[in-house]
Amino acid sequence: MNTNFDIENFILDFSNSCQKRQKKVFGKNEVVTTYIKNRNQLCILLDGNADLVRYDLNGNRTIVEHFSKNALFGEVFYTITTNNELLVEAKSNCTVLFYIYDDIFHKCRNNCKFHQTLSENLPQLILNKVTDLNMRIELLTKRSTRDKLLGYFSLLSTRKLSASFELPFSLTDLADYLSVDRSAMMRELKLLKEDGFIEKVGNRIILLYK
Amino acid sequence: MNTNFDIENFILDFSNSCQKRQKKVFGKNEVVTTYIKNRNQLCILLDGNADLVRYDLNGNRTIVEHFSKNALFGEVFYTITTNNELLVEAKSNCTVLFYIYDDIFHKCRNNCKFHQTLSENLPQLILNKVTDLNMRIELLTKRSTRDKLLGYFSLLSTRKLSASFELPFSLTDLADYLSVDRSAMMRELKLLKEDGFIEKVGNRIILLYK
DNA sequence: TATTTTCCGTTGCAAAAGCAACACATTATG
DNA sequence: CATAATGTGTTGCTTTTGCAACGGAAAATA
Repeated sequence: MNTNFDIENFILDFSNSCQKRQKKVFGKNEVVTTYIKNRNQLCILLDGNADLVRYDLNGNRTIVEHFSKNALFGEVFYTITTNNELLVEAKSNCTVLFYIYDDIFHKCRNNCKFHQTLSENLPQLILNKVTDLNMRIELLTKRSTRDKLLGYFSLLSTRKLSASFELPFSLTDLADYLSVDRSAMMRELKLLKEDGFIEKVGNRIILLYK
Repeated sequence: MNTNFDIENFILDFSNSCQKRQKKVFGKNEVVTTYIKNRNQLCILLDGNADLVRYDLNGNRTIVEHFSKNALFGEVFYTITTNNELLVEAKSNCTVLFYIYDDIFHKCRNNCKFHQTLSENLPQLILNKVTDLNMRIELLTKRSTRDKLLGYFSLLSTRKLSASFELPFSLTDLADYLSVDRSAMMRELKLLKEDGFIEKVGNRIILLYK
């Protein structure tokens, strides 16, 4: 978009150089962190996949965000208002850096380059997050399950620059991500196939329209 | 939350001091800006109210965001993927500052303090935007119209620190904001009254539960 | 490899939400 | 002030979605 800071190389270069952070490894299904008010926590996912999940009072599970390599997350991006639990769950083995957000703007003892570079590039990183969230909002504001599915597929297709792509979710999780009932989503998926909008081979979707 | 930069005083102090920006005034219902790819535009709403509105192919109108005093907006926060039109519409008289995002990180000719302060505080400002968007996502992921309404009311109530508050929208616009059908929303609103969850006097809602 | 757990695919039925239409109130505007 | 435009409130009907339940496939685990 703009000054395209290369977070991947940056992290490779500096991920071992700074004192003021913790690096931890998680196995599949482990809880990476819980969003707790005023924790002031910012995390970077160095490797793996994880979901930010909310459980509401009716027992509904929602995948609020899906994180892959280099994603930023943490309670610092969230105003905790409700009593809903917000957890980050590892979907595969994950390596995660933990920071206290305010620390990023203070020099650390070693005056380390990691901190300096991170704080310089933070606006860009957070901006990327904003654009992700806006895409998510665009999906969620679609009125029907069909439009949500097609919108999501078209997004994945654009990202991969191909009409054919793998779903990063199980179908159960996809329903929780689109915030719809799983069986209703399965029904709609069947109709999309019957109506010639998509083909589905295992975990792979092929978009047939436009 | 963190270093709580006071954007209001900052803007008061500096809004007239910088060359590299445009300041414009808009009347009600005028189009403030259109989101166009690579425009690299960041705007600050100095005064008034405005909505970011999307019209989709089915003719549905969605209020994507609602902006009030001191809000940040602009295409720089958005990856334009679809063909949907994204417009910012003034809901009252508005005063708006326009920037090119990349310029904010370059010193302007006068080496002005506005720029300097803005770029220092930009992470915080964008972070505030992230938390807003996350709240919006929390609303949109609620499964029923009832939960969306109650969630939104509870949000307004928390902000005003009072069980009684004014809606910043007409009911028609509220439906477009919650992404539900207006008549269905009206029906649910009636049920909420009948079930003793809320009272409604003109534009004012009183939350009666909890 | 046997067994448990998770996921997929499906269905009947109930509930919720959308659509279309209308009357009336309120607010802008010539 | 008269008239137009917009917003509110309501309803009957249709469509979509959610819920609950189940059998079988696939994957994880002992």
